[in-house]
This record gives sequence, C-alpha cells and structure tokens, in this order.
Amino acid sequence: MAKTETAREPIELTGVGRCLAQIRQMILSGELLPGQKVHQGELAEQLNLSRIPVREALSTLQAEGVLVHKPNTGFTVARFNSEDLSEIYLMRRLLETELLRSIDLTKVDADELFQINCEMGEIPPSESPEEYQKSNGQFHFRLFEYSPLPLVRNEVSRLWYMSGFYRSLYLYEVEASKQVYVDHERIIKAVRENDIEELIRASDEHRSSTERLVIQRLGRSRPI
Amino acid sequence: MAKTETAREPIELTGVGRCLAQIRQMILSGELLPGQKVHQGELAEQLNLSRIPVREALSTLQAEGVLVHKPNTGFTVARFNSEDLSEIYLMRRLLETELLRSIDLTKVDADELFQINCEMGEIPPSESPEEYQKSNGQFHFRLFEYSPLPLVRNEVSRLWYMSGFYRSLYLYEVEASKQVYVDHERIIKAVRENDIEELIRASDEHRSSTERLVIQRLGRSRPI
DNA sequence: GGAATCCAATACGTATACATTATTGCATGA
DNA sequence: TCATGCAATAATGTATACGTATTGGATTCC
Repeated sequence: MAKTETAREPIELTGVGRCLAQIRQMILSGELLPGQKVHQGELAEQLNLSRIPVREALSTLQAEGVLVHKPNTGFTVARFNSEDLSEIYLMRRLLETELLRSIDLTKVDADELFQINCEMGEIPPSESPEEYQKSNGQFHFRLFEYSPLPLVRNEVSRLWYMSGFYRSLYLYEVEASKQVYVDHERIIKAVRENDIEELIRASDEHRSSTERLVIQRLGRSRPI
Repeated sequence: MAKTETAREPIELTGVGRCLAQIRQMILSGELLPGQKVHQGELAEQLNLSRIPVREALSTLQAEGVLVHKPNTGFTVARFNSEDLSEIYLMRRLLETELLRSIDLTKVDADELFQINCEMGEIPPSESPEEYQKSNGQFHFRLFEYSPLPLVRNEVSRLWYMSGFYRSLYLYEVEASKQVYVDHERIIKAVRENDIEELIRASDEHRSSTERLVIQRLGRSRPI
C-alpha cells in the first residue's frame, strides 16, 4: 500500500473507503449505467486492490440502494423507473421540509450560500457535469448542515446519492441550469429574510421542477 | 459448507445472508448491546464462517445505521440517545403516513390483521420478547404491504430495524403490551370502516405512545 | 505515586488461493 | 432453423495467510 508524502487528513485511508468513493463517482459520471453489471475483478484491478475490499464496498452500496445484489450472480447498478423516482422525490420532500423547519435561519451564513451558487453558475453543466453536480449538492447540504437533525440529514443524503445519476440527466437541458440558479437565489433570499414558509415553498418548487425534468428526460431516453 | 436435508427455499443460502440475519437477531435480543464492540473473529467462529463474509455483513449493517465503523478499530453497535430516537420516530411518522394514505383500504384483509394481532396477544412479551417483536412487526408490515410505494416501505423497514433494540426496551412494562393490543384493534377497526384519517390518527397515537415509553425507559436505564 | 514510554499480544485490513455456481459457446438432434 | 444439452470458461463466494495498526500492560523515569 503506497503511502505518499506527508501526513494527510486521517479520513478514510482504507481501501474500502477509496473504493466506495470511486464506484459512487463511476455511477454519477455514467461510466456505470443503471442495470449494468459490476464486475468485481475488473474493479479490483482498476483500483489496485483485491476483490475483498471491493466486495465490502459493493455490499455497502447495495444496502444504500445504489446497487442490487443477486447471490452467485453479482451486483448491478440499480435501475429506477419514474414511479421509483417519484418515491424518492416524495421522501425528499417530506424529510427536507423537516430539515428546513428545524433550522434557525438567523444562524445561517447566507453569503456563503450565495458564494456557492455563484461558483456553480460559472460551471458549464454539460461540459463538467460532475463538477456541477458536486457544487449543486454543496449548496443544499451546506444549508442542511444547520439543522440539528443528523439522522434525517443522513437519510436525505442517501436519497440524494441514490438518484444521483438520474438527476444528472437533466443537466444537458440548456434552460435547466439557469432555472436552478434562479431557484437557488430565491432560496437564499428567503433565508436572508428569515422567512421559513417561503423557504419551504421555494425548495418545494425547486425540487418539483427538477423532478419534472428528470422524469421527462427519462421518458425520452432509451430504457435505462 | 454443510448442506443439510432436502431442497429448501432458495432465499439466501449464502453465508453473508445467514450472518446478516444472525447479527440482527443478536442485537434485537440484547446479546449485542449498543456501544458494544463486535468482534469479527468471534462472530466468524460462532457462525462457522471465515471473517470475509462476516465483514461483508458488518459493512451492510453499517450502511443501514445499525453499526458504526471506525477504520482499523472495527465495528460497534450503534448507540442512540433520546434525540436520535426522536428523529427516527419523526421519520417513521412522515413516511408511514404516506404509506397509509397510499393504501386502498377496500383491498385490505382486515381479518388477517385481526388474526395476527390475536396471535401477538397470546405471546407473553417479557418471556419471549423476540417472538413478540416479530409478531408486532408482522402486523404493521402486513398492512404496509398493500402500499404501492416499495421504496418508502423499505426505508420504514430500515428505520424499524435501526431502533429494534430500543423498541424492545418497553416490552417489559406490563401495561405496554395491553395498550399495543388495544391500539392495533383501533387500527383494524379503521381499516374495516375505510376511514383513512382515523387510521392515520390511530397509527400516530400508537407510535407516539411507544416513543414515549421507549424514551422514558431509556432515561431510567443505565447509559446504553 | 503518577505519568510517560516501550513492547507484546490482539485484532484489523487485504492479498492470495480454492471450491462452487453461472454462463457462454458449440455441437447435436428434432 | 431453432431448440436442447453439454462442456469449457468465467465469475462468484469463502477459507487461509500475512502485514500492519491498535491496545493493554509492564517498565522506567520524574
């Protein structure tokens, strides 16, 4: 196990951790498509690991709902139809609303959110989709971090990752990213004005419109 | 790998699967207490397996929130304080309400629910708590099975298991099990009368009272 | 006596190796 | 031509083995 350079952040220098991050990334980026089989041996080779840590990462991802496992046959990337996605968005609406309600808006650094949104606005979504996605996630979860409900936040995070690939589908719509930017501005404004109800409304509408886009796009694409 | 007797149900004859079920059971029964360390070697020996499938099962349970993992140190049973438990019950309320709302009550076999509740009533909770718990779970999930929202149901199921040990804490209160029986009867009645709103009210109050009991009991017990 | 240090024992993380189960391709027959 | 059966192949599931990090305790020093 090559250990390079100086002392680095002690977070996750275990093989399983790297593997987890890598596979998540591969799904996000479309390198592994829904329904596709995940070959343990290939992955192990790519990551310079044996199949043991790879399998542990795959087990984890299966428990998270990102992969599906069939004994003696292996793992495949989870495939969601529009009903599945609606369920995910339903759960997100319910849980995120609770998160938002639990936040003390006077404590929120709205300028930081503004900053993140600006940076996101600079990224061309169709050119560097994974950068864009990451920035978009940062925006929402930076806000959620102010909530004193860590378990709810974790679950929202899980739902977010679960549908990550599908969310990335609409990034190629030119209008979409502009709308996202505007939606975020409305959210920031609500935060600034301490208006919880408006914040929830804005978040709901933002989420609904992305849901619409995803499901629209899903219908137009080949059976994923 | 000893393969006994005739063809059995093809469900999960893999070692990891057995291991998963076993560890879940050990937590439910209190054989593994919250905060306690989970020794991979011991478990492997008990289950006649190597540490490989055991570790996969542990990874899965960590992803489910039942265990906590610290690199190079191992797995411990997750410990929840009353705030954590409140979060779990909050999520259950939100998600279970959606499940109930999505059910076509005219399709529900209320007699079967009645049957399950009767059987549960026969089980002495303080003598065979795991039997009682299983039956109790059956009652609720048999109802949830009528919902067309499988992902939501899965998540509710996860939350159910996550707090399984803590839920078992109140089973030793003599009055509690009687109250559970009565609550279930009210739920069945609402199903029979196709009264969704009353069903939701009854479920909410049932859940709230178990939450109260759990948290009460948590306060009285040694720091678990 | 208490704190810091060093060492051995223990347990963890992962590589290698093997047994078992799917799967693929091809040959055979209807 | 298409279906069927079988053999070779590949991939999965798990046992064994090994290097390494952590931990508990004895020893030393203050």
